[in-house]
Amino acid sequence: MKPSLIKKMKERGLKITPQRIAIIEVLADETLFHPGAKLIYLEARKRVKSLSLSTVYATLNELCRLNLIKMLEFDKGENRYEGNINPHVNLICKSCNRILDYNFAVSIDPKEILKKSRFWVTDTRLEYYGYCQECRKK
Amino acid sequence: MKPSLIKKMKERGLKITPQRIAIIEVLADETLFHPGAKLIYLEARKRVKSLSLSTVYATLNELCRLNLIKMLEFDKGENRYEGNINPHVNLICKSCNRILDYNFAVSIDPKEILKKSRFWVTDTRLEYYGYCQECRKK
DNA sequence: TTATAATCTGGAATCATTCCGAATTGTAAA
DNA sequence: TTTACAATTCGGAATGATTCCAGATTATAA
Repeated sequence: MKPSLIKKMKERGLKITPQRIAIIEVLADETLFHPGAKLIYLEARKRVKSLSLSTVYATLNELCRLNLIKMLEFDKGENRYEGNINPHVNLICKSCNRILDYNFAVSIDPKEILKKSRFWVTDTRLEYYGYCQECRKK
Repeated sequence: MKPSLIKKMKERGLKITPQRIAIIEVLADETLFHPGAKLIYLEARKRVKSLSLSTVYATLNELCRLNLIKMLEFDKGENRYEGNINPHVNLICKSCNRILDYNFAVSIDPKEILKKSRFWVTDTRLEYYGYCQECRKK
């Protein structure tokens, strides 16, 4: 993920700075589940100690603008960011806030929506809330 | 919508106040599209002039807690509230922020998700972003 | 090596929402 | 109808994530 992201950023004229590399590395770290800005900030700061929170937000916004990552907006708590930009359902645990990806065959056809509601779909947000395996045990 | 909502509120022990009636009337007004707290506040205030914004939030939270209305959380801009609690897709216009309902036959089976991902689904949020008919004309 | 536009920084500002404590009121029971 | 009290209301302060800003720094191309 990291090399291809950097390549795409260069192609689109973004400069590759140590701050941005650190942020991308955190996003590519699969042990972190869809991290929020604050966690990204804390982790990336381990690599670039001068990093500011403003820069984290600015970088994440740029990457979203270019559709290189996806932002999941929440009102309670912070937004979350994910590198998987293929259409999929996010399974969000209401107990531990973990977010799992669930890949599925899309069944709601944008063309049908355009026909019925005259609405042109550009992107989707599909979320199922509930409880993950570990939290159900408790 | 209004009488059944009030009935359900009484059943669950909520008191029926002029403020709450005004808020429900705004929610039931179909000419308003999925209003936010501020719009609800401004409209309901026409009926109960002493109404405070805190009360609007408190009431909306109570109604959500009892699953009588549904809250759509957004980070940019305010949350939006809707009386239609049947599963459906929200078509959200990125230009004018209007929200349309799109009813569809659910195809992603919660049981299948439980089997594959061991995740127990309790509720859903399905949003398609894009542009509505009127905004596409421009 | 230089020029410059992009980026970074940190503190202030924003804005929706929540919190709080005191005043008011709906409701059930007397 | 009156009483009692828990629920509700109010408004101002607090919260917290995000954005804005203006000056300092830096990646990159020539």
